[in-house]
Amino acid sequence: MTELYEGTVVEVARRLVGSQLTSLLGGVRTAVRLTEVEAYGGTEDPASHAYRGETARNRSMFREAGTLYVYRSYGVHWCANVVTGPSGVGEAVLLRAAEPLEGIEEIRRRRGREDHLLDGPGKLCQALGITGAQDGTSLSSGPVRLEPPEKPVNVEATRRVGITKGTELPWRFVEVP
DNA sequence: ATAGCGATGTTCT
DNA sequence: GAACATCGCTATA
Repeated sequence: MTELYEGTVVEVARRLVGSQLTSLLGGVRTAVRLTEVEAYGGTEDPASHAYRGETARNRSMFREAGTLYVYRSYGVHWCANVVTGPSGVGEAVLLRAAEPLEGIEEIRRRRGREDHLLDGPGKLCQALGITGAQDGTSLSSGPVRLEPPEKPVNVEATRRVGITKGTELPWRFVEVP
């Protein structure tokens, strides 16, 4: 556990913009830099998977900070979260978009196209090869790892997208030039 | 550029 | 049965 996960889920979410996410899967290493994330908070946030308590799907969301939470979206895509709260709380940051740093050829191959490689949570998982098999693994010692930003980043807070409840909260954080 | 729509696992009513 | 933290294809402009 590093200082990267200290503070509330909203504070951590803002801090994660500009951080580096790497995966070592299928013998191939890929690395990206996060540019868009969203905070989802425990029992007070109606849009959060943790809002109604622990289930088979979201149980890794209730683990300790630094755990990877992966779920299937619309029965089709995988989406990845960084768990931030203490064990038992259920707070996590959804990883929504990034820019490629390393292994872009492998990313293009996994995505099956040349553009729009990392501009969405399902795309980001497909690009890094993340699936439910990595759910619950450690972001410090597992196949998918997270490292703090190397340089300061300008971040703007906006409303979260793609949800119908809790839309008023400015818990989406995007990098701005 | 924007709109509509199908795919489909898990959760909820 | 319906909703959902999505995506890519197709159609229309």
